[in-house]
Amino acid sequence: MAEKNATIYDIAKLAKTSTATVSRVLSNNGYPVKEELKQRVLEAARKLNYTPNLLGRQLKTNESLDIGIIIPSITNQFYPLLLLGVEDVARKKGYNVLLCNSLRKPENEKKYLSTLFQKQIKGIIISSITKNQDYLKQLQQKGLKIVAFDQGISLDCCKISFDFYAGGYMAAEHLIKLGHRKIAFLSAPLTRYSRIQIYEGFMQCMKDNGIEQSQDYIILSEDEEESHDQVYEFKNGKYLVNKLLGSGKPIPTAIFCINDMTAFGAIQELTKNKIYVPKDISVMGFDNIPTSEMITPSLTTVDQSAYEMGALAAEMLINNLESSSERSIEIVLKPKLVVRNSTKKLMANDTSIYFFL
Amino acid sequence: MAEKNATIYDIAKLAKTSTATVSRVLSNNGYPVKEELKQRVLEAARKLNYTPNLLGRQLKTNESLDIGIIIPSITNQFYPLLLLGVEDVARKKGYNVLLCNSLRKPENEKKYLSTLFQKQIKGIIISSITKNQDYLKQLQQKGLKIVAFDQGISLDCCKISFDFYAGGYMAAEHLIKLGHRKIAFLSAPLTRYSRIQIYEGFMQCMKDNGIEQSQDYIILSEDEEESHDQVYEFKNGKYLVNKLLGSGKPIPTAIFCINDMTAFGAIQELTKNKIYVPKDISVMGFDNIPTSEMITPSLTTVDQSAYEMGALAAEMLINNLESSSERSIEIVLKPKLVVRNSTKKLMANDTSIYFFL
DNA sequence: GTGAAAGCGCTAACAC
DNA sequence: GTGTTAGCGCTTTCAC
Repeated sequence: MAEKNATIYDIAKLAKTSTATVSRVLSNNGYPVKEELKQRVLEAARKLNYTPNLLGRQLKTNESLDIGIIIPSITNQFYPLLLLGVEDVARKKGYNVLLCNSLRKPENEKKYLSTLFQKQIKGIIISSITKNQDYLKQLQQKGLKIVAFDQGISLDCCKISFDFYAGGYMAAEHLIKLGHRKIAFLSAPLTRYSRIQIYEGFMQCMKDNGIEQSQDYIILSEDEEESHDQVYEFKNGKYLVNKLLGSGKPIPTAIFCINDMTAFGAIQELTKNKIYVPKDISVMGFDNIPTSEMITPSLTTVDQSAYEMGALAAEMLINNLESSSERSIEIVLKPKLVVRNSTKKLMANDTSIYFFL
Repeated sequence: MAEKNATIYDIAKLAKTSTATVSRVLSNNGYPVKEELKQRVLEAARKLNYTPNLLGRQLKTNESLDIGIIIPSITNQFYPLLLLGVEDVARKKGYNVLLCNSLRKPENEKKYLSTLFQKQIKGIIISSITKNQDYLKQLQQKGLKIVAFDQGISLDCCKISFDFYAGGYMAAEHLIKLGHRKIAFLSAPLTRYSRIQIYEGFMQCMKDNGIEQSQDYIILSEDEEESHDQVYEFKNGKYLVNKLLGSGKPIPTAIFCINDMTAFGAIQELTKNKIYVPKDISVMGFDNIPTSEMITPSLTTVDQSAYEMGALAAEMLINNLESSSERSIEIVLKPKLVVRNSTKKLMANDTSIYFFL
């Protein structure tokens, strides 16, 4: 079956010319070739059903039109959108994107980095989950261009980041403006930079509005995310609501969740306990993943503009690749409030709802 | 900065041996090399901070550890799960996955196919959106192994498919068993194989249960999906519910939606019209994407086992690649009913709910 | 304009 | 066991 693929050598033979000429015609680089010869080459290529072998070319030119992207997991709804942004830009500029999911495992991340580099890729976009950046640095010294979109990273490279602090502040502000003062903060452990920043922004806003946040309303789970559970955050939301309700403290009038998935879990568990959103309680998320629009009630949240992030990262990387500038710049994206139906103005008498479970 | 990468030639020089020996040591293929020399080579490689160039090897061996996958869009929640299945299997077998999103554009699909092939990839998994399979066939004849997971495809290749008909039947059956007889069917135009099959399974089940499905309860939208709108199906669900409510016909007691996203839209629009799920009406979806578990009420649906589909496809492809068998086999996956909270038993008096809007 | 030939980094006969 | 060398498919210098 698999007949051996034709090469430029075969074409040269058939067109009675040299491989040099064939290469000039087919790579279409503007090198002057007489029209008649050109046509003969093209004709021969067509006849032989020629497909170029990119490996040969790349080995020779040492140029690559591939860029890599390493993310924790494509099953986290945030990343497909980001990837879309990366791909749209890459496609426009003639690049291909090689996606790698580290699944939050440092060994996977390292393996993918190594493979990408061995494939002679010249640039990557990465959300690194590795504490130790020695390997990345090593590759960087070997000429790999890196754009990171993960604040934690200490590496000196281009970065695209997000102002989580402002996002947390903004969320609190929205709820406070609606009249809420008893606002619970639900989150997985504050172990990541992003979570900590959101928390601090949130707390600062409460403080700025003269609200003393009670420790009873800061509900954190104990265990860190497991790498393979796609709905961990969702389950965590349910868990945290149960923890809140079980505490015996008065129910807050609003809940701010560290991300949308947690909010979905919270809403489901609240509803199960006959506490309805937004009638009895307002709930906010963070991220603005596509699902947040599709649940009922639709979720008020803070947009992280994943698509834009991806597009900017790709833009940055490709510019860097093509201009080979060594400047490390950082772009910080600002949050946007997305008001939907899961939050509402606090009515005067709402403040007196007390549940003791 | 970017110091030139060391090659096996440099190592040979430093270790005072030949490139052949270096290759034998580094490619670790069990070829006998004296321990002492081996160590010298390894030492030299370490010293030079050597990274192999995969291109050189691949060009020489004409073997590839990459497989490609072409899907319509990673932003459709069904595919990340499928991709996860593909990647898990690929990783286990030492393969890398190259993802391509066609965005439902035939020209993109063709471009990606061509690029993958030029990169000397030997096998792909594809959900083709192209009517004309000539190009695929051409590549197949050139030796590309193909696994399709898309029923429409007429190409003679390995396939992994899903029994949509049984799924449609199963959905209807579930609702009928709950006592429903007035069941609306909501869908985008019945232009794709999968939709048609689901529809026919649904209708057959109605018939088998002696229920004559009224045309008034078959609600289809007129326009085909736009390639770039990630929430098209969701919006379509809202649109279809409005069409149903606006028809002036008695409201059905249950709605079956062609997929989960449509169901999310339907639920949101029903709720907006103060028709509550599942109290006033039962709603079912199809696909079992992750979100269906996270909405409130959680969605009763038919599982398409995306992960399994991906894993099987990868397994099939890699086996094919390694055994180079020419047999085209097809695996048909069966649906699973996932009962959650959006459907409930029809109460005697529910049948009398009539709304005229 | 065109062709001969070197060589990108690697592997695998083949010779010793 | 080890080294020499041809060559995978391509581009590009250099000579004509």
